[in-house]
Amino acid sequence: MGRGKIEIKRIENANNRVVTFSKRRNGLLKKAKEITVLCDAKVALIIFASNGKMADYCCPSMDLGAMLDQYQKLSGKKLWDAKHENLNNEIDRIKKENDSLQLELRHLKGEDIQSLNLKNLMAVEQAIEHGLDKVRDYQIEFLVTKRRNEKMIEEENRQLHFQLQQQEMAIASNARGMMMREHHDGQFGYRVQPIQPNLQEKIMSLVID
Amino acid sequence: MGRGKIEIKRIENANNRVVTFSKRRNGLLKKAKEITVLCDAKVALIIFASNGKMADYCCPSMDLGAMLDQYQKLSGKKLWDAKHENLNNEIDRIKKENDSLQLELRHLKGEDIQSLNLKNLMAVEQAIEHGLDKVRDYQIEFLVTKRRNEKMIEEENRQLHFQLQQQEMAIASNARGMMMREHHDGQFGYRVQPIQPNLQEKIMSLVID
DNA sequence: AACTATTTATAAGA
DNA sequence: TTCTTATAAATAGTT
Repeated sequence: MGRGKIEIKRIENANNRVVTFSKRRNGLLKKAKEITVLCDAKVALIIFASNGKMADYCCPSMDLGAMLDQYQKLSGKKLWDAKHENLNNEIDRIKKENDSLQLELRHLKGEDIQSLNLKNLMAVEQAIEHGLDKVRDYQIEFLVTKRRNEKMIEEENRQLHFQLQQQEMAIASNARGMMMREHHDGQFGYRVQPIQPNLQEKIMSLVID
Repeated sequence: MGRGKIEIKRIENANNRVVTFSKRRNGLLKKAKEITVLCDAKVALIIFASNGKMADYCCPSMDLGAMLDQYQKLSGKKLWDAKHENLNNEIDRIKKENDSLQLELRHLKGEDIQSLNLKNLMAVEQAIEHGLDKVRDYQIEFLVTKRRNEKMIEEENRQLHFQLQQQEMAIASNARGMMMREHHDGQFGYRVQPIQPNLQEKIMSLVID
């Protein structure tokens, strides 16, 4: 349809090819719209030019996603289902792993053990015993360390008390000397507060937390 | 383009509508193929008739999936990415659950307990102890049941041996009587095999398996 | 991008 | 549906 008939094969002249593409793309889009309106049809059309530019049309009554869902149903071909399938397989795999972990966990808690035979039952018992040993060993280590820390803090505490007492005594004797020299005017009268009255409580809370 | 000009609006006559659809669908498919060949274009076209029947075309150089991938990239619209995201979220969720199960399991096996504080450590210890109690209780129950079954089988065995012996004796005395009557022709000479020679082994294998 | 001679598509009829 | 055919529409080559 034009000045001359053309063969349906690639147009070698690049300029002609681009011009023809532009004209026919518009024609195609127009026809797609027309059949949609005239015949209640649903049409989706995507066109890429060789330069990568895209044009598309989708009937207003259905979005492209719905069109493609329908396409998959009717054609039996898979578009994204293949990708979905991979993810679904992954989910199944992890869920199974999850189930087996859950079961192992229940066994270690002494649940669902009716399904075990004696050999496995003994294996579970050994695993539990071993776990218990390790936990208890660690608890002991833990408490020993805590106790050691307590001792260190108590010792430090004792040291500080001693130093404080020494200081108080020094100040008191110093003050007495000054008072004697300065006729009891009380200018340098100190009052010392006890520090860290509840250290013991703090240590306890460290052990519990 | 036809005997008369038509307005582009829904064709009310159902028959005409179907005929026009058929003609225009073919025209659309033809033009899609032509532009593909003439202009190196990539075209995907899906058409649903109002009766649900589908026709489609996709250029040979790219499959529909690839076309749609490209479409998503260029248009920024999401077709299946949303569904993908949901599945990926699900996978993340399960993986996290998995991790926490793994950790709990390791704790019960006495592993990775350095990260626990004393309170949690004690809770773990209690859980393990409780599990151990249950497993041991069940082991005892299991063995008691097995032992009871053994006893029953042994008793039954004894009974069968006894019955067998009685029968042998009856046959033997009967045979003697016959032999005396029938001049020692040995026609009814029986030879009895012991049955279940390794019953004890079978019971053991039941207990072990 | 606009023009137009021609080809092509198709509406109506059978 | 398919075929026919008059006519509308699309478009190839040109400007």
